[in-house]
Amino acid sequence: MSAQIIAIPSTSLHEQVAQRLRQMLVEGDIAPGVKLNERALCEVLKVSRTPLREAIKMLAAEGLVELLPNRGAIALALSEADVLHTFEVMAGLEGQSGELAAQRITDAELAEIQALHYEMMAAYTRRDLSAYYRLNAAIHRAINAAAKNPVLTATYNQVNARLQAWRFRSNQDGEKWARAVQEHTLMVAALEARDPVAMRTVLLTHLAHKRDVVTELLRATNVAASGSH
Amino acid sequence: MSAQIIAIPSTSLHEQVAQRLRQMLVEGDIAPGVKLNERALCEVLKVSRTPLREAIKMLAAEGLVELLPNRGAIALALSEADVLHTFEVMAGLEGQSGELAAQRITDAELAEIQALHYEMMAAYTRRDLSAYYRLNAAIHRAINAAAKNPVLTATYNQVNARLQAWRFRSNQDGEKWARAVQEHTLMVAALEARDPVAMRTVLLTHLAHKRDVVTELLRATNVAASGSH
DNA sequence: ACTAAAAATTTTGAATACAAAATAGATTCC
DNA sequence: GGAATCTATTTTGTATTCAAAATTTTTAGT
Repeated sequence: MSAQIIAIPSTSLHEQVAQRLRQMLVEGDIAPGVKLNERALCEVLKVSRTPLREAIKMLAAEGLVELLPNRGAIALALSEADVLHTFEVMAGLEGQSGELAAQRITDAELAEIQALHYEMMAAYTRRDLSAYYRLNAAIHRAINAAAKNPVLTATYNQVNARLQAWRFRSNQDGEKWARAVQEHTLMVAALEARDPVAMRTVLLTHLAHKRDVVTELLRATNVAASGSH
Repeated sequence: MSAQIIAIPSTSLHEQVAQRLRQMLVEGDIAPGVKLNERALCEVLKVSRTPLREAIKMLAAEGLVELLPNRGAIALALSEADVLHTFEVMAGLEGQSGELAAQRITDAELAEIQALHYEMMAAYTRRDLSAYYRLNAAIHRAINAAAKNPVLTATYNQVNARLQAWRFRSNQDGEKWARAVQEHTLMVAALEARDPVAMRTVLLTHLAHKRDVVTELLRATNVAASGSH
């Protein structure tokens, strides 16, 4: 029992730094295209340059930052074409994930997703965006887990991370929110029916809508940026 | 003109080291499960530990090595389940890639693939395994390029790299080789017809056969390993 | 001879130090 | 005053050094 309480042998520094940087990139603390100044980040994170640089190299391999030779790293800045390409890959991964989930989901996993769905409906009804966001993420994670392919999950998460920064900012309006909720209801139905084709279809639709929200936001941002100087 | 000849501002050391290590891992110079001794690798690659360690961190993010806290890194050692999961993801990626290629391939790209195909047939007829292997890889690269999605290509390559070590070792027998060649003929036909469904089907069949070859090899290796002590 | 504990060595992890490149700033020339 | 060049500073890239953990070897005890 006490073994669970004892502090986990603190993971290595570069791993902690990587996780922290990942969070900063995804949450927009470091905006797309901005340079990662090593000296400054060392101060903020209270580590020396060695583990910081190791972490940056990992993020580069994950595609979250871009390495410029002799010029350090910059936060990933997706063009509209990049976003579309990334969503296209996400569609493939998410479609497959949904298909497999419909085939492999257990009754217990389905019950848990149903429960999360109801919780999410409650959050939606209260217009509690924060709770909605959290539950939405949990449901998608659960669907992914139900597919029972850790390689797929890891690949999905890695590609998805590049879009998270944009999703994080995109607050959809009332109409789109309602549509997203409805799509979620269809997802649960497809899972209950163990219908892979239906699951793929609804997930692709869902993702296409998210893509449109993000591209819209991206265009607005670019227009604002080019207009400001 | 001369600009092309002038030496490219030699890419940073950690990048070179990463590429070299990648090659060593894929070609089996470092066998699966073997520990990467930093001191030894520094001697071989003639670099200090800093760029070496940065390269190892990148390979870890790519999934080619596993980091063990306070114990360094070991070359990726896939279990049979891992291999099956990885091939499942590859199937999704390759299927999508083929579908998109059939939709987006230009006449010039198709002509080049046809040419490569004939070259490959020549290599097969001569039983020139080395040339066959090279041309086979070139064709798959060309199909991927025809899909015109760099994110998909990058994702595909990254996941595929984890399997390359095994593919590299797997010499299929005459019958399987003949079947693979026939599948390639079907691929070209599907591309000529711009038929995404046919393309997906033949690629999935092709990949399933490769999967079987690899799993067979994997089992043989594991039996040999457990029998040797 | 075998096990267990302790010491020595090796190996990894992180910080510092040094070198080279890039950027920013100052100075000169027109 | 402005452009260009030279100098100074900053920043990145690499090597070296120091510390902590893990492994191996040695030694003691039964």
